[in-house]
Amino acid sequence: MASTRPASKATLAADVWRDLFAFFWRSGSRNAMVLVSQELGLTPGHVKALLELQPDQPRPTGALAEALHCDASNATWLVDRLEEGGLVERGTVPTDRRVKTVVLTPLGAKTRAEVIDRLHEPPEDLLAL
Amino acid sequence: MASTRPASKATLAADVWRDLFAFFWRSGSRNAMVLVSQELGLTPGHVKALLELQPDQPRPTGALAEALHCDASNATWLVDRLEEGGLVERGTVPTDRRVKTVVLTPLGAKTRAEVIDRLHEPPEDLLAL
DNA sequence: ACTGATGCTTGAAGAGGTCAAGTGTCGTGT
DNA sequence: ACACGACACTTGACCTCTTCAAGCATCAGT
Repeated sequence: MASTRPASKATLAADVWRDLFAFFWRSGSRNAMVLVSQELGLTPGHVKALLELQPDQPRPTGALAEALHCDASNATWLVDRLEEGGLVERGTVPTDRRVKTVVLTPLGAKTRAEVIDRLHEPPEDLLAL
Repeated sequence: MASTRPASKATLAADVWRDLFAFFWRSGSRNAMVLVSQELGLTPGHVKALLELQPDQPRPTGALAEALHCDASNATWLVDRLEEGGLVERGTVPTDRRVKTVVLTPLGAKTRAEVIDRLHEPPEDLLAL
């Protein structure tokens, strides 16, 4: 395990990263998102969207799309379904009536907190250290 | 950051995990897989499949499906497309002619190595330590 | 050899995501 | 003030990925 003396700072960082990444991969965390989504009856896309929103902090749809690295229309669709579920609400910003903002409802904030709890929950192998 | 004295081993592990997870999340590694996939003209599913295969080590389709937490038919489809691209080849195991094995071709092994390189590549903020 | 179970494949259907066009609003130059 | 292009979001058609249900070939037990 990375017992070779690193030639430089960069290679050290690379080594650390590689080990860290391998641990993440093997620990099953790669699809933790998918599992959590299924448990809560959401899709991975919705969960990612929830995580991008912070309570009491409205955000334009476009910013959401950019953060999610997806199309603006997809962001619209995601927000539609989240709104149907009562997790978010749309709003407008007075300075520019083109933009529609998205903000978490109390239920949305609760759900988001639950998602975060579940993602942080299982260290599994980490307990064995 | 986690300056509180942990009450137990479990809470320590939870703290470490939470910080680690937050770092992963903020570092942009959450969608590294998607980006790498796009760069190589593959889908995330195909990349995951490649990573589950080890060079010169044939693996039954079913085992692949289980590792990927997906349907067997989906595994078949993934292997079909990988085979079209010349990244894998199908084979049979003499002891049981029902199972079809999947093994990396030289090109597949090369592509897999490239994927791993790119995934391990960007520590970004890690260099700042 | 017959029967049930297993492993993979095929086809139809569903969900998630992108692309192109449409609507309403803003900023700017005239 | 008004017309023009640019911008933000929405809508609809379309495509890919994934799953579900059924089918075929093979194996193991009786």
